[in-house]
Amino acid sequence: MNTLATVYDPKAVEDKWYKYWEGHDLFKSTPDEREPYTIVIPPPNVTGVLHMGHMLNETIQDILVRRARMEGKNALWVPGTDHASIATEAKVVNRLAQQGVKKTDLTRDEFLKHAWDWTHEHGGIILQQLRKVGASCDWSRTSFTMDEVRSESVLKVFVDLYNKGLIYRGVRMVNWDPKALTALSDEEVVYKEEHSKLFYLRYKIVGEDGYAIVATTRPETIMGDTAMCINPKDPKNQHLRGKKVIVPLVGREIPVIEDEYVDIEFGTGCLKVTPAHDPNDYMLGEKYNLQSIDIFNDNGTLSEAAGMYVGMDRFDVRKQIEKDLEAAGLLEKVEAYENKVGYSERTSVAIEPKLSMQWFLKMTDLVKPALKAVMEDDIKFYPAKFKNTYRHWMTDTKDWCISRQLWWGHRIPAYFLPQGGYVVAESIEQAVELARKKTGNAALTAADLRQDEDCLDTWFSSWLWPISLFDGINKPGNEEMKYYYPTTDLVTGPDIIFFWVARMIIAGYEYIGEMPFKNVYFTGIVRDKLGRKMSKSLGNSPDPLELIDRFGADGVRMGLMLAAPAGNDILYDDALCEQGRNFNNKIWNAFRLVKGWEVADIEQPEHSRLAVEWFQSILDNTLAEVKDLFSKFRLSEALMAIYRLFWEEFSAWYLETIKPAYQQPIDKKTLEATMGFFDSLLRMLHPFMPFITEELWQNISERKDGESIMYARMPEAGEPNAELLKAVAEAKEIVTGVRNVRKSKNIPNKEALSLQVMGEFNNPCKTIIAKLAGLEAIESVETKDATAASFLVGTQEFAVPLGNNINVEEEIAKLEAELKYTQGFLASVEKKLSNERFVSNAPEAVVAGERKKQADAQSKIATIQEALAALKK
RNA sequence: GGGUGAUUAGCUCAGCUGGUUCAGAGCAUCUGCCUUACAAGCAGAGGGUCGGCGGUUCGAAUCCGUCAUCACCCACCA
Repeated sequence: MNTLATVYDPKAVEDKWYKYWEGHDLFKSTPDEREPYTIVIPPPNVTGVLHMGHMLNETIQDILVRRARMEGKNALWVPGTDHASIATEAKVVNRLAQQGVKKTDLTRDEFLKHAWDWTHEHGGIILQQLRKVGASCDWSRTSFTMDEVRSESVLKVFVDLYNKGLIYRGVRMVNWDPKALTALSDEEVVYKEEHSKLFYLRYKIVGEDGYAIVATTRPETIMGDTAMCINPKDPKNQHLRGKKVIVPLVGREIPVIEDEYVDIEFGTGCLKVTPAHDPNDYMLGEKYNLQSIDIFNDNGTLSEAAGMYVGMDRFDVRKQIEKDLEAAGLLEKVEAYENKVGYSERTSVAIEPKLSMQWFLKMTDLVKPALKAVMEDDIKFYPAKFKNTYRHWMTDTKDWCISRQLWWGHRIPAYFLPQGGYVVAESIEQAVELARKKTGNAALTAADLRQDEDCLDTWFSSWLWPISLFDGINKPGNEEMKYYYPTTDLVTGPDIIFFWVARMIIAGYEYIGEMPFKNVYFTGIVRDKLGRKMSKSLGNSPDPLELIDRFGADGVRMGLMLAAPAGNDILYDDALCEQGRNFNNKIWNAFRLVKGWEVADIEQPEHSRLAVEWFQSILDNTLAEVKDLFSKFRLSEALMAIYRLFWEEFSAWYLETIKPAYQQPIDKKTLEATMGFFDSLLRMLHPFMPFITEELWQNISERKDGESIMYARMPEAGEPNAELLKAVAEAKEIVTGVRNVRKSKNIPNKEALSLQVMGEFNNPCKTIIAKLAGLEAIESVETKDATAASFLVGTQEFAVPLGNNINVEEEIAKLEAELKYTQGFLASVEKKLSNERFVSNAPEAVVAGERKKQADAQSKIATIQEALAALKK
């Protein structure tokens, strides 16, 4: 009777519809008179591949943008990728190394050629993968942080900030990555708790026999010691005042200085000062004008300046020097010690604090409007708890180290002059011009200038993303900027709140004078079901594409969304996707059922008429609920509401009610209403499950080429019929009551029963009850059959006559248990009501509620007692 | 060392400014069904003294205090 398979096969439809959408330009957006809705993608690394975090994040964005589209907005989702300076460079360096080529053997241009090759080879993979997910991005706008428009924007902004005096160059203690050989920003350093050792070293006091003992975790830095520091208030170290001590093994005499910075309680209260290799020591060095000896090479090996262990790796030296100190009798003791060590976020090697010349952006003033916007909810965070995190960071923001000693990135547009000094300009031509002006030497040419070798931090381009995507830096106030900016929602992980979110807000206010987005939705982290982060080494990270292959894109999308309230980590389990897949199958089969009916010119049965009216009401309710949930970004709850609407209300109750008997036709009115409901349900589901909904929507009726559910309007909620909803709720309870009787007595569904109602029965849904419970009659009676099984709904008793199938003992026991329970309940209500303070203090409505409970309980008790009396006769 | 958030059925979570529901959902579990849309299913059922203690209140999962456990963020104690 119908040709659809009994199991839904996503593979057969997903690619088809994606091509259809793309082929008909359905993702495209250009400014028009409609209200805009805009999302810019958090650009994934250009050479990255899709992981579960992306899967979650992109699904959420797609849901939002698809829903907006169906609300009639001009919805745009701009895709793109990030050049990911340090990460990509590291990958290229690795590949070259495998081919036996060292980066240092190549010129900058040669290296960049390799990097671009790599980018073209691997770039775009992730964009293809996004299509499998169903992402409705406007691909014609695909951008890259290093494409022409974005690069120009970056240079322009750098020059502008420099001219405003916000960018400066200077020697500072920075986080040095000895593997990538570059400086990092503070945000790129990850601290890890570690079991290490605390070494107590003996520094001989000059002119005395004794030693001063210094506790340190880094004995390999003693070659850089240029002072020892004590706290002037430390009673136990007073004897060291004004003395000199000798650095162990090194033999150098260094002064003992005094500063209250030193913690008296830590170790012995003596601190070794190594200004070149510790931020605090650097501070002391500046304060007391100490010599600074940089004992490390850039790659973390010991330099000539160390004078010992030259060329050895810092960690090897630590092991070796322990032995050597021991042998020289200069090691007092070694204790186990817990401390935190900073690691490079990208290369995972221990950071080395290093003095070096870098470019910085002053943050103090830039941060102010950005902080205000979030604290005052001009920009809303979901969930709001991240406002605290944001405020914390934004109130004490250190200057941003924006230079990196890398080649893959935007090269810093600073040009050094032959006679010293430099100019900052957007192009070499401008630089020459500036240089001539600055030096008064009109003969200067480009060849005389030497551009800074460093490139910019990746985030220095991504912070402009919502602006640069619309070319708002190069062409301020252009049409697209006016229309799309500020964008609407940003969806991202809380791990990049400082790296990216905060800085975009800063750039937005600095360059456009306006927020970059109105709402930020923070997703959680996808973990495995044991709560562990997904990682390659644990092998607990499923490949999203493989999951899509197994469960269908819609199934995976739904699985993730079911478990993902904003900001909550999601514990991934295949069972989630299974649930998603099962739901797809449910929808598919409901469609098969409806599609298989024959229509006939027959009267609409009463139960169908009622069911149609009832389902319309519950649909209206859910539409309103879902709309509200979306406005609060409670997407998983919205999905759950639709899920239950479809499965429980529509499939289990509505369809079962209107379903004609086997091979019987359905009336036209009911069928049309049902198709209408199906259409509405598909629309509600489409943002979550785009493929199956398109497939079925196209099947509901003939569609024109290019027509799509993507642009079908989201139904508006009407006014529900509250009374009917209540009546059906009661009807369901009665049906369940009868089904329970059937089950406990083992009465098959086919065997018709009749139902007796004690007293008047006003529920309008008798026909529905009769159909669903398999009843041939419902009658009001004064006294029920002696051999009936009874149950209560509310305060009313219902009975199913069973002939001699009844077990009187059992019935009595059941009723007595219920009686006892109800009496207990009544007692507690009455206790409350007899408390005068409750009656006088509680609001009237609450007291009235309690009175109602009391009356209901009393009437219920009476009903039960009558029933018992009848049974015991 | 600071800060933030969490602790509600076996699991994942709702429960808004205390009271119309003697605590809700999904999944899982148990029981009975291969009933001609769907066993990736149908019908039914069980399951929590809302982390502990104390307080405010006529009344607290909901407010306050405290303790415990967990998670995350920030911080230059070598």
